[in-house]
Amino acid sequence: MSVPLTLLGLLEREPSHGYDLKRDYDAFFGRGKPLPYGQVYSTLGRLARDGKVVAGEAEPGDGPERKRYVITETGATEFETWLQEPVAPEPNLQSVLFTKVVLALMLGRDAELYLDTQRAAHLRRMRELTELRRGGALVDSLLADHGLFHLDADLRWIDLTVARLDVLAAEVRG
Amino acid sequence: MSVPLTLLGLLEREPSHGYDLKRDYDAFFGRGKPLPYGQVYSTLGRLARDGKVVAGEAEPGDGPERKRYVITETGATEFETWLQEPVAPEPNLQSVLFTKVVLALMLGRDAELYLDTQRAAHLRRMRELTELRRGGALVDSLLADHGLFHLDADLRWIDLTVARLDVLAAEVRG
DNA sequence: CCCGGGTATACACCCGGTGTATATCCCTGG
DNA sequence: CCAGGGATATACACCGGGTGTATACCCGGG
Repeated sequence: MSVPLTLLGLLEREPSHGYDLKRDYDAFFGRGKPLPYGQVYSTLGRLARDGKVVAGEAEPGDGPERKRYVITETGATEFETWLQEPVAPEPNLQSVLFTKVVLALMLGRDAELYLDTQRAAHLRRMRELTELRRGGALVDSLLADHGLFHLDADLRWIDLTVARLDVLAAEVRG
Repeated sequence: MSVPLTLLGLLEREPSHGYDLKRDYDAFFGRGKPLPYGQVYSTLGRLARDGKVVAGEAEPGDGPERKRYVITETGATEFETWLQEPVAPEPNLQSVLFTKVVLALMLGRDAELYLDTQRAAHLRRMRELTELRRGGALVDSLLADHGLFHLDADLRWIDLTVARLDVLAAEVRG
């Protein structure tokens, strides 16, 4: 999810080290998908190469040596503009669901059967997220709601598509 | 959108060449994001390396030489299993919107202002898609609906989040 | 005759993602 | 007292995906 910019944001709070950045990232944005160490340091390397952060000398710390990364002016302004500008809303109209349905129709497979199993998988996940939603922190609840809304959007699309499968099949063959 | 599997699917229809595959892909799944040539041939190269397709010898065609790619047994079965199994529904609870809101709160920026501009961008895009939806082909209409449903999901989430910004701010600081 | 446009492929490069190796310190147990 | 495991901290190698550019061939028009 745009790891470089997020790390810049964390460095905007205060200078930090790769290891701590990974910890902070996981705490705030990880949500079951922790940031791999490899990615942390390669990303920091690119940010340093592009002059968005500067790496201090290796310092002896509480344990092995560590490098302190500080955000630069250019890094700060880049982060600020990114933060302010809105995300491009659904720019490229593509979805795996759509791809699979079209391919299924193209090859004479049972597209409706596929959509039915997909709907079942969605409903299963919605029950999971509804469960997660109850448990405690607002952050988790908000993320669960985000997922639930989008799953609901998919379900609406699935129903719509099932209702028009025959027309769509004709159009794909045509 | 899982280019390798989609190319396998197109080859399941009939053997073809890289150039024609790119054309077919764009016609059915491109939708304003055409598949770059570079990706076509590197993907075909990996598929050939992994024994999912076999590349014929270079043949003189209508113009320069061309290679004919044929799907193999293993390629066909892999495609079939992919086509049948449902897409993982919202597996990793992360979104750029959420990231930006949390970062904005963390750094004392005006998160509500950001969400307002984001909502405006979404509404603008919804008008565009509603326009696209009217125009002709069912394929376009279905993709527009998919986008519209998901934009609507985002809007619901934005409203929900705005209503709870103060609580969220406290949780992020805490 | 050559040159621009369509056909067709190859190559080089970068980013992101994953896994693994390496080095240092601390603490604990036999 | 010291061997070894766990926590801290970074580096490196590799792969797939994505982008841009180069190359080569053919054909038709001015």
